[in-house]
This record gives sequence, structure tokens and C-alpha cells, in this order.
Amino acid sequence: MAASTLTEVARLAGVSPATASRVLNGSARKPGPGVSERVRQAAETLGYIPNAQAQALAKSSSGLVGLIVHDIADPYFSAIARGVQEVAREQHKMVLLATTGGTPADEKEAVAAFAARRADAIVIAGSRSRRPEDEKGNADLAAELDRYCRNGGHVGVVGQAIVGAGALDGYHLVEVPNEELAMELAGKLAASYSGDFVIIGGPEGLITSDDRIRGFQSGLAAAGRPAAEVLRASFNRAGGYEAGLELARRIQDARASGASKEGEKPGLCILAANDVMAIGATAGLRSQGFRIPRDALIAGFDDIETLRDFRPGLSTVRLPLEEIGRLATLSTAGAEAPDGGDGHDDDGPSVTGQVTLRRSTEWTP
Amino acid sequence: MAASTLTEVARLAGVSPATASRVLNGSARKPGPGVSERVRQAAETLGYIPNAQAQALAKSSSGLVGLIVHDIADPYFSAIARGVQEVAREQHKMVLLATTGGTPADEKEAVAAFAARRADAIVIAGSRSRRPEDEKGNADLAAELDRYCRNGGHVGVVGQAIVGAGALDGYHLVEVPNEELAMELAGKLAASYSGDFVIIGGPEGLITSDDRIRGFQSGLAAAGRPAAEVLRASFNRAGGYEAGLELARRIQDARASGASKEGEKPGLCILAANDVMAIGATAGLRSQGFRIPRDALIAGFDDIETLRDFRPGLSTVRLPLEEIGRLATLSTAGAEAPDGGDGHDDDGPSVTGQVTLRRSTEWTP
DNA sequence: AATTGTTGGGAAAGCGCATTCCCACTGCAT
DNA sequence: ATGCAGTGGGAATGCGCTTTCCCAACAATT
Repeated sequence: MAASTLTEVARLAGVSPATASRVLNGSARKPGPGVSERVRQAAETLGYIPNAQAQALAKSSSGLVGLIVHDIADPYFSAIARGVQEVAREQHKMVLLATTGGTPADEKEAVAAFAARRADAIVIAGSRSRRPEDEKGNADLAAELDRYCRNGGHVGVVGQAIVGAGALDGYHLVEVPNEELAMELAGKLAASYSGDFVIIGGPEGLITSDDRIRGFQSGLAAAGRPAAEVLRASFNRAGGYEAGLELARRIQDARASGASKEGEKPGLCILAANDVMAIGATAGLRSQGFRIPRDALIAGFDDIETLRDFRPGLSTVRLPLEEIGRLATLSTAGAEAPDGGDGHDDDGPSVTGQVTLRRSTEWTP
Repeated sequence: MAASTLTEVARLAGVSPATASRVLNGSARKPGPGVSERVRQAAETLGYIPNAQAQALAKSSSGLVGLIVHDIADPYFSAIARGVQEVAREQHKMVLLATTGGTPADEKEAVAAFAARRADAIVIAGSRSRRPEDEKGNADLAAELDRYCRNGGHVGVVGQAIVGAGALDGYHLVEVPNEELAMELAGKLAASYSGDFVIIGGPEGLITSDDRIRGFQSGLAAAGRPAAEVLRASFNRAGGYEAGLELARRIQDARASGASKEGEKPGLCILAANDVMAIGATAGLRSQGFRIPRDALIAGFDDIETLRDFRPGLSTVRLPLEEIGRLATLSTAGAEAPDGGDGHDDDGPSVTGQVTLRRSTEWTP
């Protein structure tokens, strides 16, 4: 038994398919009450479900919004996804999910797939990369997105503009002031802690990571501190863990050489480029017997919800992730904010975060 | 500029649409090499992207798999989602996401939407409910799913069968032995801890929660312990937190009345129905000055990845969430396992978990 | 009473593609 | 030379729906 069609409903109701379509789906023309009732009845008894594919084909609008993330199980992305999903729901759309691990080639493919499905909008979350080996991939991705935009698509971009994309309408950027917030965080920490800083960042070229690192450094510089060393690792918990092990080794060395003493003051303050790296680093340090904040201070970035109960409380920058997802999706919805401006998309909505200091950076001599 | 169509490509290549279709999409008939090359060229220069909607309409198979979760930002669901996504990717399908908060009415709607999009499969994760107020909703959901199945759809169900669904082919259950594992966990804890137990569960009627609670109780009973009291709260961090506050109050009372003394032994062992509730409860207890495991032991369920670095390490039951998502999706893929059986779907694949004891339940007198 | 709107409904033309026929042509055996 | 299977390509139909256009019936206007 195949699903029943509009035509069958129409036949059962004794009307034309056109009329059935008008009553069952929101049309401008409302047929008379008697006819409407008959059609609705027929649809009910047949268990009619409109074929969204056919509808999309006929009116060329699919009610789909595509979402591209690195990894849906990463709490950073799942929080954004929740926001996207919410807005989609409000707008009676469905979200199509693609996870790419951050590989531009995969992202390009995802965009193509979304374009093939004629998604009304694409939200692309997750950091772009500037690594030389990604250059080709980025160019391809940009080209694919440009094409999508030229064909009337809207893309909501989280964080930073697409590398190499044209200045097309259709792009809507939700800016996240990573650098400024990182600077603020570093500044606040520098005010209360006088020791060394070290930064744990993602691979070089990952824009979000680089922005935050740059912010950390400016914050330190503004406070009259020397630039911090930057440890590179993968932008996740595992990367943080490795970096944590490396730092544990250094603290041990410093103590062995008498440059620092246990219990005196924390050997260093670690600035991690995101929360999960910070947690990973903490785990790495702990595995070597070090404790936070006794032996080292540490701060993260994002304020991941699931991690807020972590002990000691992780100092971080709270980012309204869900809101970011919402805004990115809303911005694609066509309803341009009526700001009396140049007509151009005025850089889209922008969000801000909030430096949040907790126990992990509290040092009481 | 609208996206170019197959017909345009065909015209540019000087062939018929039929031929163009044959070369650009996998058809049984392969046109000659010269023609193929011309068509491919034309497609390239035009930036042709096939219209998936039209393709789906023409061959009635959409390449879509629908995923229903309560909340994509919940690490339990996002882990499953990752598994689903992986398999979908392997099979060159896309996943359509719907979040419902667990409301049967919303889930029914999601199923209808998936059916409308002619999704090849639906994976429904997230606990069903038996609450009386959900009865109507469940029946509707079951009816919708049944209809979807009868129309040839496949649905992968995580955890427990759909309440009220018919015994149709098309349903594929990935069983999770919640009760057995909960029993095992409770048993192991009862072996090393002689005090009182209390259970923090989700709302009554939530099947996953109820199964686990039942398992806890059997485990205690098997160890010769009295049944534990069950505190009901919402099945998330907030619910756990509230329950934690309540338990803090009780511990305080017990101490005030001299029934228990600080530092003597943990006042009780808390069995939470999932990890996030356990974390919430821990936070609640801590907010009142209590510490784990000094003042109370606590265990969770799921072994959420993000929570593994939590201190003290949370005793829990490790569930292969990602694998569960994978299996649920794979089971819908039509390739029935060739088990020499009754031809029926042999209960589908099943997974198991692993009791994992950590510091949160370690009591050293 | 004749004309002009106005309304409610149907017929038909796509939307972009897959696919089933059908036809012209080749190479081979007869 | 005639018949045949085999091959590469096109014409046409249909997937299920929306929408424009058209037509009949009726009410409202001078």
C-alpha cells in the first residue's frame, strides 16, 4: 500500500485535484465550506500525507535548512544545533544535518548536497581554517557556497566569514568577538596572577583558535606581560590532554631544577582555546598528580553547559551558543532587519560573551 | 539565476535529457564515451546540481533518514546522533533532525513530517513514556509510525518498543538492557557499601527511567537490601539538582537528630537514573556544603563522554551510545541479517553496557 | 433587461528528473 | 541480399503537486 495521493483524495471527495490542493495546503484561494469539509474528510479517511518532495518541486521551496558542524557530539556544536533547531521549528522547517570534521572538502560536499535538496538556508557553524593544505578545499567550498548564494540561497555563518567567499548578498555573518573576549579574559587573569602564562591552542590556521590566541596575547601585552608560549594540539579534549601531559612534564622539570617549589604558588596559568581542551589539559595534569588550582591555574572558553558543574569551576568566557545558532538561522530567513542603513545586510546580528571567573583560576597564596 | 537543469545541460551537450540523465546519474545503461564526455563537460560549465527533490519524486527514494531525539544538546542524544550520522554518511544519505522534548504529540508530528519527505528510514531515540496523560499521544504516535511502516518505511527504535505499535515488519529494535545493567550496578555497590540507598529517577512512566529503577531495586533485593526510596524529578540536570537539594536537607536532618554523624560514613548512596541527573544531584549537595563521596556516594548511568573527567569520577554504567545510534540506523537499511531463523527480524541487534565503578562510590572508612 | 464584476470550481501546464518504450543503425550469420 | 540480435540514442510518459488560466454561475450595477 503506497501512500495515497492528492488525486485520490480529490477523487474520493468528488472534486478536482486543484481544489483539493487549495483546501489541504495553504492557498490564497479558499474554496467554499461545503467542499472544504468534504475534502478534509476524504483526506482523513485516506490518511493522506502530502508528498513534501512534490510540493517542493512544484513551488521550489523545500522547507529545509541545512546545518553543517564539525561533530554533533561536541557540546559546542550541539548547543548551536539546539538553537538552529528551535528556530527551524518555529518556522515550520526541518533541519538537515551534516557533520564534516572540519574538512573543507567534506563541507563543500555537504553544501552541494544541501543545494541539491534545495535547502532554503544553510547554517555553517564551526571554525574555518587558513591552513595552507586547506587552501584548495576552502576555495572549492567558497565557490560552492557562492554558487548556492547566487541561486538565491541564504547562508548563515557562525564566527567568521568564509575564506575566499565573494561579497554576495545571501551571506549572513553572526560575529563572535573571540579576540576581544580572549583579551578581556587574559587581562583579568593578569590582574590577579603574576606568574607565567602558557596558551594551549588548536592547530595553527584554525581561525577561531587563532583569534582567541591573538586575543590572549594582546590581553597579556596590555597588562605589561610578555607574550605567552603557545602549545598546539588538536582542538578537542584529546589535544588538551596531551598538552596537559606536556605541561606536567615542564612543571616537574621546573621543580626538579629548583626554579619553582611545590606549594609555593601555581607554576603557571594555562589559557586554553576552548573548554574541552581545558578539561583535557586538567585531566592530563591530574594524571601526573598535579592539582588545579594549586599547581596550575587554567581557563577555557565557551562555557559549555555540561561542564559547568566541573570542579574546580572552570574560568571561561560564556558564549551564548544557543542564541548564536538561533541568530544564524534567523538571519537567513529573509526578513532583513529594518535598520535605516545602506540596504546591505549590515553585518548581521552580533553577540557578545561574558568573562566568567571561577575557582580554576583562583589563587590564594 | 536559477540553478541549471538537466534539460539545459542536455541542450548544451546536444543530446536528449534522457541521455544526460543516464550519464550524470548512475543508470544501468552507459552511453558511449564520446557522448558521456560532452555531457559531463556541459554539466561542469553550467555548474549543474541535480535536483534531489525531483530525483526523489521520480524514483521515490529520498536518501533521507529522520532522527527523532528529545534534545540534541543533551549529550546522551548527541552521542547517538553521531552514530546515526556516521552510518548515514557511509550510505550516502542525509539525516533530518527533529527534537521533540519527548512529547508524543511532537514526535507524531515529526514522524508525519519525515513521512511527508519520504524518508527512507526513521530512527527514534529517546525514551517512550507510559504516563496516562501521554496515552492519547502515544496511540497517535504509534498509529503514525504504523502507517509509515505499512507504506514501506523502516523505523529503528532505540531502547524499548513503541508503546501500542503493531507487530509490523519495519520496526527494528535496538535493545538496551537497562534493567539488567542497573541491577548489576546496584548489586556491586551493595557489596561494598552497607548503608542506605536512595534512587533519583525521572518522572514516573518514563520507560528508560522506570526500567533502571526497577533494576536498581532488584539488585538491592538480590543483595538482601530493603527497597530504596525513589525520588522523582525531571530527567535532566535540573531535576537532579533539585533532588540533590532535597537529599541535602535529609542528611542535615539526620545529623541534627543524631542519627548520623559527620565524618563517620556516608549517609547514603544515591543511584541516579542517568549521569546528568547524578551531576545535578552532586551540584545540589555541594551547594549545601556536602561532599562526594565523603557525605554521600553517588552513581549515574550512561557514562556520558563529556562527564568522564568529572571529579570525583562518577560511577556509572557505560553505554555504547554511538554504537547504539549506528546499529539503530543500520538495522533500518534493509539488509536483514541472514540469520537462519524464523524470517522475522530476530529482535534486531542488541548491545550491552558495562558497570564502571569510580571514585564517587568509593568509601574508605 | 443587458452589462459588468465577482466568485467557486475545473482543465491543463509545468516543476526536474527517471524510465519505459521505440526507432535507427550496426555487425553477424544465413 | 535478407534476416536477426544487439546497441546507442531519443520521444514520451509519469512521479505528486501547485498555479495560472479559463469558464460557468451568480449578484450587482446603470
